[in-house]
Amino acid sequence: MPATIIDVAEKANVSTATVSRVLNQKYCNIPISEKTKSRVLKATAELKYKPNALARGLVTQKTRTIGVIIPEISTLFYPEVVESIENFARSKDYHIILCMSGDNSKEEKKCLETLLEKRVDGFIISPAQLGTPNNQYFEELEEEKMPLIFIDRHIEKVERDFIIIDNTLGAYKAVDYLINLGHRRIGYIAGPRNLSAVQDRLTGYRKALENHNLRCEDGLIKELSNLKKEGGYQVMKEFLEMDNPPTAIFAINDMVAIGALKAIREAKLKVPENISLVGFDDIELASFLEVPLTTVSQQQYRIGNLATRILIDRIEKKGEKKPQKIVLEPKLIVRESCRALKKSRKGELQCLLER
Amino acid sequence: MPATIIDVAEKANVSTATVSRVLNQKYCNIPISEKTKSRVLKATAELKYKPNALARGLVTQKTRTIGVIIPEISTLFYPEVVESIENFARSKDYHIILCMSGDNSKEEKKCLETLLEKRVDGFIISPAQLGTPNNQYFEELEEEKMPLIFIDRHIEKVERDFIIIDNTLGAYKAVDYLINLGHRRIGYIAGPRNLSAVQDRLTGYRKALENHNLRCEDGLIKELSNLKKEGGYQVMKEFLEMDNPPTAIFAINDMVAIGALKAIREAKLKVPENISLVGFDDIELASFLEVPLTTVSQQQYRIGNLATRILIDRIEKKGEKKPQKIVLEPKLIVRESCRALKKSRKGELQCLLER
DNA sequence: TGGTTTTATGTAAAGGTTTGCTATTAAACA
DNA sequence: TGTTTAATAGCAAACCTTTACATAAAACCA
Repeated sequence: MPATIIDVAEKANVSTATVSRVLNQKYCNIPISEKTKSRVLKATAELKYKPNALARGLVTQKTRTIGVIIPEISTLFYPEVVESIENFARSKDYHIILCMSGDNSKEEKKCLETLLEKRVDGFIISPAQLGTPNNQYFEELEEEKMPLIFIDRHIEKVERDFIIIDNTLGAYKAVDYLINLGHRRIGYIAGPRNLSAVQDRLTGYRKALENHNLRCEDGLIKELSNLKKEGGYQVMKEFLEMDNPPTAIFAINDMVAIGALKAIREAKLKVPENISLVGFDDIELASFLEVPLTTVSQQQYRIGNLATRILIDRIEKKGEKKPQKIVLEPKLIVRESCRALKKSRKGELQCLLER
Repeated sequence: MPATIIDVAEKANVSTATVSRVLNQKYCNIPISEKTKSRVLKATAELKYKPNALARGLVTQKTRTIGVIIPEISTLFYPEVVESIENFARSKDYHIILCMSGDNSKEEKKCLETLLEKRVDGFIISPAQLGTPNNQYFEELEEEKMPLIFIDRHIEKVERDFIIIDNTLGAYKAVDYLINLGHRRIGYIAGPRNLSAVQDRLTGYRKALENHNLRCEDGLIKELSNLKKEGGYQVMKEFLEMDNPPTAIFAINDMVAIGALKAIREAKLKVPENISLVGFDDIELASFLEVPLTTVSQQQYRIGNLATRILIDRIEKKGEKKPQKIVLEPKLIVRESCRALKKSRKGELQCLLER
């Protein structure tokens, strides 16, 4: 139904090759006379001709389309990442096909396969961590020289581009900060242990304690089965019921911290007066909570932007040959949710809890 | 480089037609002997053959791809909508290309054009409201019978499918609720007037007042240039500086309400004791704030799911001929941010402010 | 003026499928 | 046994571009 290049060629009385050249002139530099050029342009406009990207892709072997696979868009962090990916991609005349794996490897593999059928030029993937990982699949893509960059998470054994933040360092900074404020009993609300970010942050937590010659008590680490605020709420309640509750909490992310905050509020305690609290992510809302939240920033926009830039360079064969392994440095954003531990604090908290 | 159907045909010693039939058997019902079928399947697996969707699309005139154009994904509301679109689409073997217009008609038009070149099967659009609207363009798409459904916002003069919520009713419900609690001076923190949702909610606000024979004071309506929390904070401060500040606030959305909440908190006032507050959207966080927020729910998941269903039916030529105009009923979610106005309230607030 | 280079355009192959039509074979039937 | 029908499978056109190669005309040079 829509006009084809043949229609345009007939109308302008030239060959299809000429039409194609006029339309792609910016890219090639074959000379065309002004006369034919304007004839072609006129015909194109009159027929409202739109090149068929499928046919073009078939011959050029390029689709100017990037496959983006993430666990889900509705959890914070990803919207910003995807927005910066899309914005940068579009500025370079690329589009993104967005797929969600639900953090499930099986779904992820399906996504990979259908996107491969659609002949995307490359992938940006935040790999799923539930189920059997698709390592083998990623390696096959490597052999086929399909450009691919991991974001936020990466797979140890797969030698490909990735860009993540240093989760260990982020957690270290947070916990070190708390220790320097005088806290000794620091609770850690962790996430599911199969997530690498969770593991790494645990390492950072431990390192910080070690560095200050503090013992890491198992009772102060509580694992969540997901990263949602409801879990933070629940676990914080458990902390508060302990005989000797922690004086500070490091939460695996800001949403969990928000859940914890609710539990603390309900116990008639205050942040930071009674308990210090640090989150992770620096979501937009963090500064607008009842207590502006001290947290660790992940630089979502930077990640999306940089990843897309690297990927497109790969696609267009510019830049480095070797896999680029980028580890961004997380920043501790100090707001008002932490306070130095007073000498008397321990007793004071105890007393408040007993009321 | 990747194997083609010809490679498979040679390896299995059959024609390409046969290979194609084996692979698409579910859709057609031409009989194929078990023997050849298994030969073909074996060859397909050995060569890791993946059909080229470009070539297929070229002949079938279908890409199983939907173009999704929204203002931006990083503002709340859209992540949930996009997630439900993607999930439903993928369950039907469709993919989505996600584009952001930045709420700018010019960019939106560019998106439309390139997606048209990519031959998407249909569009889901939340149309931009900045700049000259693309009405004409949408009408051209209509003539070409390109399936399209508007979500969240729609364009009056364009006769196409849409699915929105009744913003007027939503605002009405919120304000009516406040009036019934005894409030008479109700502030409205509005958004930019060029957004239809903002206009509609203003209408709802006015209607509710009228219905109770209350006068609509201009001084109680303050316009924001965007829908962000910073604006809510700023404007709420202005309200609190008035000689006779409102006793209740209806905010254009939850983020703005969160901003307002901060301003109220900083003025040492309390919600709902001193001021009642209602938001709009029911974002995930609303129930986890220091004061669980009473708000109006938009049913994001429902919108995305339904829109995609309708669009795919259109693409596959099922269902209604006439444009479907769906207006969802918003729900008032009552939490704890509002309280009945006591007789003495006015004086009390005044006194608090004077401290 | 004849030969060479430059400029402008056309021809046709290639890219990888699907599918209407045709051809072959085998089975069923009379 | 001859004919019809059903079951399989192949042929080749069509989908719409891009681009290497060929060609023709014009411009240049000696």
